[in-house]
Amino acid sequence: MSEAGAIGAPRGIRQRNELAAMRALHRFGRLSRAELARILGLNRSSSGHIIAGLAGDGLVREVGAVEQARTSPAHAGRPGIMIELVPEAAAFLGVEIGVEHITVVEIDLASRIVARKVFPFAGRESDVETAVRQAVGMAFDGLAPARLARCEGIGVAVPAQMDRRGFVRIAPLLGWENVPLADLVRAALPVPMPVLAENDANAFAIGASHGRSEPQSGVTLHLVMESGVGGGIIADGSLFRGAHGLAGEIGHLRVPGTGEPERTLEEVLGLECILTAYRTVSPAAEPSFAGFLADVRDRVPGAVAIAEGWARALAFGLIQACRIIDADRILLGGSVAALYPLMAARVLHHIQAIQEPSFPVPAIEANDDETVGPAFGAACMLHRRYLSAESPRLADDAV
Amino acid sequence: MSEAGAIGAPRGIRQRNELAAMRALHRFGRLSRAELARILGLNRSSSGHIIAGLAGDGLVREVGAVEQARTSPAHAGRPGIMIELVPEAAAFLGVEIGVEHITVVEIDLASRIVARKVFPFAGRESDVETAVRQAVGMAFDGLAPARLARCEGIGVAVPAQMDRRGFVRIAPLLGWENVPLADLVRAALPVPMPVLAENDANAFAIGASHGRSEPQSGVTLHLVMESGVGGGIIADGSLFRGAHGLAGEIGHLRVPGTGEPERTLEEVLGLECILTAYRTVSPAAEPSFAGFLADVRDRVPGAVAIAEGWARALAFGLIQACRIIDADRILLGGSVAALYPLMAARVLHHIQAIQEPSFPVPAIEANDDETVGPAFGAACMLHRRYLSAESPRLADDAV
DNA sequence: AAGACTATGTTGCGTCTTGCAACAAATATA
DNA sequence: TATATTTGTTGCAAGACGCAACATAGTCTT
Repeated sequence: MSEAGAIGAPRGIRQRNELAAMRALHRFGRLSRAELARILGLNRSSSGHIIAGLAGDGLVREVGAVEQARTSPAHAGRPGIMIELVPEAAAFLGVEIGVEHITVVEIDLASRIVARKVFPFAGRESDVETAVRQAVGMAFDGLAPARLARCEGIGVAVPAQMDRRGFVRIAPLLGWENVPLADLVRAALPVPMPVLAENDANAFAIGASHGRSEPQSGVTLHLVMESGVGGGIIADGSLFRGAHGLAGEIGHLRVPGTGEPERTLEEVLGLECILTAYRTVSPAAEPSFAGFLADVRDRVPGAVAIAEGWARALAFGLIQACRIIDADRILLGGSVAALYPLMAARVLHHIQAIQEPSFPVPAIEANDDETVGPAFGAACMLHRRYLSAESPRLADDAV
Repeated sequence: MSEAGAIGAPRGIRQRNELAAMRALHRFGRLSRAELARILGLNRSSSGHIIAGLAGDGLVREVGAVEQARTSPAHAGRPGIMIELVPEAAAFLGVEIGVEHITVVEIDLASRIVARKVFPFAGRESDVETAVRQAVGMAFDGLAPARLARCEGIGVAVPAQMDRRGFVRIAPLLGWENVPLADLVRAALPVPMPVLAENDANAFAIGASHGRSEPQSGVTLHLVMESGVGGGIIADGSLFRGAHGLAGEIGHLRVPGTGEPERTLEEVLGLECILTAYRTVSPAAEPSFAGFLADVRDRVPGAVAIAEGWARALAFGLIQACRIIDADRILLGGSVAALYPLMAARVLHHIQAIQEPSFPVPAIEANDDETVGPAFGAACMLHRRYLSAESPRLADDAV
């Protein structure tokens, strides 16, 4: 109700400005008070007061004189004292419940990964309660007591359709339906803390765009290609969920020339499809995706033909998507993304063949950082939340 | 630079809260001070001060006691004094430069249409300078001096790819390329004022979603179906432009089963395509779209067959789009939209046939208000701007 | 019909935050 | 060495909001 853009009491202003300062420090890493003042559009004196307040709460600190030397201003005038976030001041957990694994990530206030663990998990055979219990247990298992006290929330990423409140409508890969996932997680926590749940592709998108060097403007389509193909859209730095959290689910696009009715993109791009096709041409007893990649790299004709079909379908899907969301950047994730670097030229060729020339061609990249995945993104969701207006600190003060 | 979420001086706070109050009054029409305070999350006393300030500027007023009676609170306690925007306090102009017409709209501070005029225009044969001169001339022609003094900006809608600053990259239907449209308009104005330019489909989307009863949450895909087919996306109340302002351009989707390479949706759904097909089956000397509609209504087989193909293509396009942006509502505009009510059942049938059952089906409506179009939307862009933080009032104070 | 009840609008006061200007500090440059 | 430039700090003033109390104007109860 109060979210109509109005601004409350002086205390609220300070609260917001402190959060804006922390967001700036997260984006830029290190800033002097004067730089911060310019970025925030505030006076230097106000900036100083805000930093003093945050330092009093142990959230930021002046960097040591030793490290300070690193920064070379080439600058006249008194050099500024650099300020940075105190990484240990907070912890955020992220969990991905996948079909075969549960991944757990812990990040700090600087949104850097502190710990990351992967456990095997039989997603298809486990019920929700078991999955939640195991996931939460693994997340908190190795967490030091000091970190637990600082833990400001946990995020859960699941291959599911879910609403903003973490209610799962349906998760075909896990066999879930109408499950209040966030509530179940909340009930399983050792300590009360904020809980957010999100579709795994959306979580990946958040994680991949949360870093400090990521561009804040423009539209990036993030794809996760595993057995299935999911997608998430980041527009001007924030997630575009769509009306039901399904935005970017490019895997269910129809691909022409694949029978009647047409097959979906997921059925053409996914790991299953590639391996099925690869089995018919590979002499190996147990064809693997790694073997397929090697064959493509070695220009084995059968594998190359499969990859060529994959490239054409990918190009088609990306172009259809770009006609609708007008992305200027596409980031490919998931294990199948490793095929892209080998086929980049073919994909671009097809894009230019399909697309009308007046339309811009998006930049396409394959994600090369293993640790950036849905679990990391789920943790980033809480990191982001902490640094935005809905922060628990704000709510506490309001009481 | 200062747009990092930071909040400045007390004066800035008041400024923002006054704008938030005006937005609330625009959305809800009439509010008492106490209601406003609840909506804005402020104290009643602050609300009173804000209203006093706005009333002093002549932007809001208490509604007359006569009209007041209309509202039936069924409410214990002292009834509130209703406040409303003063419509005459500001004027905003909107111009649509189309292929065949120039449309001019004037709206007031309540975003209601004060005047609307349509002029024939030979878009294909006119150069940019002529078009701009004529459009601006028509916009200001009938404007009373008192209104001119209150005019807070002009918006221009054009069938073109353009960036946020109103630079046209290409406008195939008008033969324009690399034209600084907003700058040209600015130079042609009789009085300096803010100028915004936008793609016509995006402008339509803004106009159709700007009314007070429009839902602020959810995602709506707006289609404009004329000779071409354009689209604009409104997500949670604001326009989703994409990286280059091309988001929602559903007309360039590829439609399977229409030859090799596939034809675009625009080539299948547009007026041209329908009329071309209709000519081959109609005995009329000069087949018109109105005649086509009548034939469809009368179940003339040839026309029905054409409409059936149209319905199938529309269903395909909408479903592809929904897989990517996850819209929960689709609003069809442009003259071809009149075909939809006749074919709604067929379109829904095809949607349910194509789409996997686990996905939600969006609500589809045809726009029935003639006056809501790109020109109105262009005016709404400035109305919205006036009621948001970039308002010129703010800038003036900052000087 | 009269009083109780309830919600609204107003007013004075206190708290808080920001901006401004001046000053001390620290470094580059002439 | 002296100057210029930028930074961080410190009083001071202005402004905005919240709070509490009060007058007001309806509805509801007895």
